[in-house]
Amino acid sequence: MTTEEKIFEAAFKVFQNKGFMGARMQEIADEAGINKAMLHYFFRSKEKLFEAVFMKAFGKLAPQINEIFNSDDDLFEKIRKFTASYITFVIEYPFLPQFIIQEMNNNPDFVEKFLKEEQRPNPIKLVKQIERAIELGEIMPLSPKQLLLDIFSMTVFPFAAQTLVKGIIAISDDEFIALMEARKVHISTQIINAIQKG
Amino acid sequence: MTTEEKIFEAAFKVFQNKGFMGARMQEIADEAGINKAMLHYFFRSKEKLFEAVFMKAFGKLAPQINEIFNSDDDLFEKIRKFTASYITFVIEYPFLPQFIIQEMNNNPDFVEKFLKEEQRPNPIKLVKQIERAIELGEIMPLSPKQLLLDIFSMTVFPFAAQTLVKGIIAISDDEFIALMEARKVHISTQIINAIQKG
DNA sequence: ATTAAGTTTAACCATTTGGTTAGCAAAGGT
DNA sequence: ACCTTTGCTAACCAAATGGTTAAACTTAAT
Repeated sequence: MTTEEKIFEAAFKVFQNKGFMGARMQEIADEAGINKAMLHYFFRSKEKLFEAVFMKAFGKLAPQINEIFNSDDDLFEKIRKFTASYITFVIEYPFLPQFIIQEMNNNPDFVEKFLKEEQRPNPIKLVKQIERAIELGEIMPLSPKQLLLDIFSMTVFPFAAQTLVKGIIAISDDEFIALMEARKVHISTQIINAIQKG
Repeated sequence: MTTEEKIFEAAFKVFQNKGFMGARMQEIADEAGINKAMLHYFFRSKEKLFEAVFMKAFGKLAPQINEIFNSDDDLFEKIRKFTASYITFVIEYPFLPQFIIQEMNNNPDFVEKFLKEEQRPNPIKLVKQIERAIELGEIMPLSPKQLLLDIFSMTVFPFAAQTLVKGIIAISDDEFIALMEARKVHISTQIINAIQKG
């Protein structure tokens, strides 16, 4: 593994645990097992290093989301696939959602930056699909944006608010993962139950 | 307004915007229009000041949640009341959820601290109520914890991930509030549709 | 008027922090 | 062999930061 990769992994870890403000360059260097000056040698500054880490983190999520947003599946099938594959993915990177959400909240200008990216999640196709399903009478009439929010909320929130959730419903890390596994099918079942006619 | 109150309000504001790590004592002092030494005079340290602010913030939310958790209403009525009153409340303090979630994630030991509080949100009564409704055949069989998560997710997530949400579905602050207003009834409708039999 | 307690300020301190510099060592091209 | 580039380190620096101190001011009780 190259030094640059070591730095990247270490930075990813530390930024995720401490956030941009809480992270210390020295800690990242220690974690990578290298000299602090190397951080500045490869990445010019803390900001630049963070930006690289953040964009890569987001870059892992975005295409995954987009692929499903824009697939040619049936609406119900899309919902099933999205919840299942998103949760599968996030169980592997359990701190990604809270990291992304936190840094975006603390740094709203970031939003603009990455919204210009090609790979940004773009829900317009899905929104249109929802509208058509309503017209065709396949589902109850509702606001597509609300439905989108429903899907995202149910899927992402438990990970984003992990510590709080585990605390309030009093479960261990293992139980949490089991609950999320079960949630893969639970969410789509709930949503489809709620919106389908008849 | 006493100096102590001024400090408290200023600290609330700054901690909410910057988080514990990002907040600067000097900024809090400036915001309160007082000398930095006063912060240490009234609250011994940054940690103590933060703890006071955080506990008060949480103390605003917790009783509100608990009141509905433990009311004697019918299950459906409870869900309706919870989503509506929670959203009404949070529209007034839009940064509370992300603040609480963020600091808990960055500081997991905090969870233990406040879980010992009397006023902590305790869902056991609601869980039992869900179980009874299933036995009586009023709703479809499902995991009460999943249902709890559904309700919380749909209600809290849009506020917790505010910046991201506004960015992705491309809406202004005003449109966001309008969407949340509509959401008061949308959420309970969706959930009740999903779980009720027949 | 005096005292004692609480409140406020400016100056100060030690430590931490992001960042820089100068120099070394290895590699590679000529 | 010589030079240039690249990777790397130890020592250093200026600024920022949480926290302290000693003195001044205010208020109310005696």
